[in-house]
Amino acid sequence: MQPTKKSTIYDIANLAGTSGSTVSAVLNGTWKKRRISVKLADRISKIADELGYTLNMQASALRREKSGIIGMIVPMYDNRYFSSIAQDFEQMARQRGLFPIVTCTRRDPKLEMEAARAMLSYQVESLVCTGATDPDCISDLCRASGVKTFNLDLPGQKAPSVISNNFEGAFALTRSIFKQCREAELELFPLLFVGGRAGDHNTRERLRGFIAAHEEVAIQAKHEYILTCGYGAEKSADTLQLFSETNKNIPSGMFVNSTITLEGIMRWSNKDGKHRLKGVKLGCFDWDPFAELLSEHILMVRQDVPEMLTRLFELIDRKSSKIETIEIMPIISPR
Amino acid sequence: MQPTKKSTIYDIANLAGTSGSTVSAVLNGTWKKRRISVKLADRISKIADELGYTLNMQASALRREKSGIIGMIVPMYDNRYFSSIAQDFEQMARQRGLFPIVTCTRRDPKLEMEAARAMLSYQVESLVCTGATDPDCISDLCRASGVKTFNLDLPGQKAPSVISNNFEGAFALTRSIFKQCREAELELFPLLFVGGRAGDHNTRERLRGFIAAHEEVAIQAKHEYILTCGYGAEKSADTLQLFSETNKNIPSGMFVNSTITLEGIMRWSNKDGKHRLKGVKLGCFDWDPFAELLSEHILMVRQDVPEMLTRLFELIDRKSSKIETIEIMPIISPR
DNA sequence: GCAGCTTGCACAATCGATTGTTCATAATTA
DNA sequence: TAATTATGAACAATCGATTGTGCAAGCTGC
Repeated sequence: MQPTKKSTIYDIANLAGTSGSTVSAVLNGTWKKRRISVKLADRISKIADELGYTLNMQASALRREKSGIIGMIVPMYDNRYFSSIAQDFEQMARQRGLFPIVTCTRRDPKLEMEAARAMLSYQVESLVCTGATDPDCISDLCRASGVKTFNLDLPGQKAPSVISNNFEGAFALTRSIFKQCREAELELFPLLFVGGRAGDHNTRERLRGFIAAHEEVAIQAKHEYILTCGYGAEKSADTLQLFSETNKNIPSGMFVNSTITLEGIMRWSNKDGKHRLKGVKLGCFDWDPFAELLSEHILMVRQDVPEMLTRLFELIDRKSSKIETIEIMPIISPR
Repeated sequence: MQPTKKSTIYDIANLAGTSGSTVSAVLNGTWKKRRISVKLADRISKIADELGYTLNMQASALRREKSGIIGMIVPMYDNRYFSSIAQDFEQMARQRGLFPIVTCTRRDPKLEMEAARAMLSYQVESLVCTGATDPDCISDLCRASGVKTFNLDLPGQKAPSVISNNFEGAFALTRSIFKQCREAELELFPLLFVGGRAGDHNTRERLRGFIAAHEEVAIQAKHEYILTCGYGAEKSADTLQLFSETNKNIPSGMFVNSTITLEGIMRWSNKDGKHRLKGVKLGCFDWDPFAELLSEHILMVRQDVPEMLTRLFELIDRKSSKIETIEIMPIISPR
C-alpha cells in the first residue's frame, strides 16, 4: 500500500549495523576478497532478501563505467524475420549476462539516429544495427562515444557486418522458380521482380542473383519487369495493379522481395473474390509460416537467423572492429 | 580510430573555462533560471556539439531519481498481436518522452520474474506486463520497490489491467462461425474449440463466450470437443491428429484460440498434400494477414491494439493504481 | 560614496554503488 | 614479552549530472 521506496545498501548497512562498502561487497560477491566474515555476510544477505533489495544498476554502472547493456535497432517487429532476430538476440544477450534493449525504428532514418542517441545516453556497451537505412551514420555517432557497432542484415562500411548471402539466395530461389515452371511444363520466360528499394544493398544483390539465374537458362531478364516499389503492402498491390493494366498478361513466375510485399500481392490477387495469380509460381525472399501455407506454388527463402546471430555474437564477444562482411547462406523451403 | 572516450560536462567545462554546474544547466535547459548569459550558453552548446557530447543518463537518473524508462514484458514477438503491441508501445512511450524497454519472456514464468527484476535494477518508472503467466507476482515484486505495474492482455488482481473483451469477442466469433455454417446450409452442431490453456483467464472467458453462443442457438457444447492443448503449433497439430483418430469425423466448424494454434492446425490439415479441413469453417481468436488469406472460410478476431494501448497509457499517465480491469472490444474480420 | 539590488556564475553536496586505503584488534612468531 | 602478521571491517574518493547556496562584480538610487 505505502509507496515503498527502493532500499539501498545503506538501508541494509544500518539494519545490519555495518557499513555501505561491506554490504556492497557482500552483495556483489567480492566479499571473500575483502575478508568479510561468513557470519556477517549471511546476516547482510538475509536482510537484503527481507527488504527485497535490488541493485541500482544506474549507480553501479556509473561507478564501474560499465552498463552491461547491449542495444539493438530493428526496423519492425511485425514480420517473422525481424521478430525472431529480436527474440533470439535477447536470449543470446541474456546468456552472456548482458541486458538487451531492442527498439524498433520503422525504417525511419531520423528515428534510427534518435534511437541510437538514446541508447548512447543509456550507456550501451555495444549497438547492433539491423536493417538500418544508414548504418554508417550510426557507426560514426557511436564511435565518437567509443561504442562499438555491428551491422546485421545490411552491410556498412564502418563496422563489422553479418548479412544473408543475398546473391546466392536469390540465385537459388530464382532457379527454383524456373524449375517449378519447367515442372508445370511452362515455356521459360523472364520473371517479375517485385518489392524492395533499388538503392538498398540487399535488393541490389538479390537482383544480381535474379539476373544471373536468368542468364543461366539463357533468358534475358526484362527491365520493365523489375518493380522495386519499396516495402509496404499497399505499394506492391498498387504496383501490380498498374502493371496488370499496362501489360496484357502477368508472367507466370514472380520473385517477391519480402513478406510485406507478398502480403500486398496476395491481397491484390484475391481482391473481389478473384484469383488473379492462380497458377503463378511465386518465390519470396523471406519466410512466414502462414504465407508458406497459402499455396503449393510458393517457395520461400528463410534467412538463417540463429546462424547469423551466432556469428554476430562471435564478433561482439571478441569485440571485433575489423570491418568485414560475413555472409550467411539462407535456407530455401521447401527443399 | 582511437577509442574516443565519452565526453562529460567537465570536459566541456574545461574547454569553455567554466564550471560543470553551468554546463549542466545549459545543456538541460535550466540555464535561464540560473541567469547564465546567452553568450556563455551559446559557447557551451557549440563545444558540446563539437565534442559530440551525449548526456549520461545513468548519472542524470541517479541524481534526479528518475530514469525516464518505461518497461514492457511480452511473451513473444513473433505474432502480429504481440509485435504490434511492442511496436505501438514504443512509439507511444517515445511520444511521452519516455525510453521504452521491451523484453520478451517466452511464456516462461521464471524468465518473467528475472526480466522484471532486471528492469527494476535499471530503474524503470513503471512496468507493463503483457500476457504474463503470473502478473500478480510481478506486481508484488515491483510494489516492494515502489514501481507501478500495469497488466495488458491478461488481468491481474494487484494492478490496473487492460484486456480484450474475450467473452464478447468469442461470443461474436462463435456466432459468426455458426452463421457461416448456416449459409453453407449445414445443420448446426457443436463446434470444436482448440488451443489455449484451460487455466488462463482469456481462455476461460473465451470458452464462456463459445458456450454462450452455443446456448443461443440451443446447441449443447460438447465437453470432448474442447481441446485446450496450450500454445504451440506442434501441440495443436498432435491434438487434432489424436482427435481425428478417436472421432470418425471432425466437426465442420472450429474455434481456434490463437494464430499459433491455427498454424499447427493448418499444417496438420495440409500434411502430405491433403486438405483435411476442406470446407471446415474456422474462426480464430487472433489475427494474421496471411492467415486471413488462407481461405474464405477463416474468420479472425483482431484485438484492438491501438485502443488498448491508448487506454493503457491513460492509466500510466495519470499514475493510476486503482485496481480495475478495462475491457476493449476486439474487431471481427471480415465484417 | 555607500547601502542594496541584480546579474552571472562557481562551489559543494548529493544520488547509490564500488574500490583503494587505513586501522583497530586478534593471532602468531621470534 | 615485544614485534610481526593476519583478520575483519570502516573510511573516503569516485563515477557524471543536478541543484541549493554563496559570492563577487556591476548597477541603481539617495
